[in-house]
Amino acid sequence: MVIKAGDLVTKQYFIVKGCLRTYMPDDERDREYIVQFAVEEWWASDYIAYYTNSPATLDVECLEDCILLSIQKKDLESLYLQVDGLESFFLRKLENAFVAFQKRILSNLKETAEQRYEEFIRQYPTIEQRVKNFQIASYLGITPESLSRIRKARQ
Amino acid sequence: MVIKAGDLVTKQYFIVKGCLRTYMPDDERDREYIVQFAVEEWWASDYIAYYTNSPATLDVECLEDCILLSIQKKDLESLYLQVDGLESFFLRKLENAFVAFQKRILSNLKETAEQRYEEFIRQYPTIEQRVKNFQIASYLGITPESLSRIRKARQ
DNA sequence: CCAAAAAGTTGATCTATGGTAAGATATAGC
DNA sequence: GCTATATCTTACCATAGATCAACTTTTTGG
Repeated sequence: MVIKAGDLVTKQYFIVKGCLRTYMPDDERDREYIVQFAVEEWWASDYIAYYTNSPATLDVECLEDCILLSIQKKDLESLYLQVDGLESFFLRKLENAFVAFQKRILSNLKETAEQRYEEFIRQYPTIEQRVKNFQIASYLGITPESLSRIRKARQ
Repeated sequence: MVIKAGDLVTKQYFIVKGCLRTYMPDDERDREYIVQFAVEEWWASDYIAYYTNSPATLDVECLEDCILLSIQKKDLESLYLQVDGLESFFLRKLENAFVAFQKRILSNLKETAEQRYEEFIRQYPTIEQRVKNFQIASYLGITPESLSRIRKARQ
């Protein structure tokens, strides 16, 4: 477990090796809502907590043995001043994440669970191999039972 | 109409006065999916098109008489080099938008339509006054009929 | 290898929300 | 102010996906 809900989040993590998930635990309903998966070359954190300096509401958890690099927000900010183009690099990274989130919001508005599942395996074929179906269901916002039925209907 | 699907998007817009909506038109199903509303002091554009230099997939439309300021992406980028702290300012703006989108994804995963409506009027009380109910329904991902039923049940 | 636990599947039923159509209000243009 | 149009509401029925419970398959740890 890299980040646990309630933690103060001062770091973000670069994934050298492995696969992680970021999710909101909901103890009351005994459920979890997966915000994203992350694999090699991606960055992960609870970015709400990281950007707003508030306690984490999300857990970040390794789904496999992982090698991670971490950087303190403070250190990154002072690096921005020293390394030319670094801030632009992170701006670009954030733009990409923003675009991905907006697409996901649209896909939730427009598409059925089946279409979103098709889109998921089209867009993240390697991730689909590496994570459990019930985790994909959680990412898509449906139950494992529903995903199972969708998968059956597809064959 | 500020941006129309298919346009090349090279500008973003600052709202001095008025209210806009950004939405994906779906002619086939004769529907629209509202990505966001924007009011005074906010910025608007089709940011997917703007960041990825691809043709717009979204419409941006004024819902009232508006006063807008626009800036070319190119000009903004050269201003980044001239005005100290400007890039950080836009990075911060993007962080906030990112956080808002992530919260919306989580709320779609966790909450019922009624809870999302409550959250919407709590978070955007002024916007609720300024836009039509069927547009709020579109933003929430439900039909106007469902929203009407939710509103009735609340009283 | 084998037992236990975890994950996935299936069936029966339930519920939130959608679709359609009609009627009721509100808004805008003359 | 009055008509036309847009918006909102209501009723009835349909459907996607949820829930619950049982069962099967896969994975894991000893």
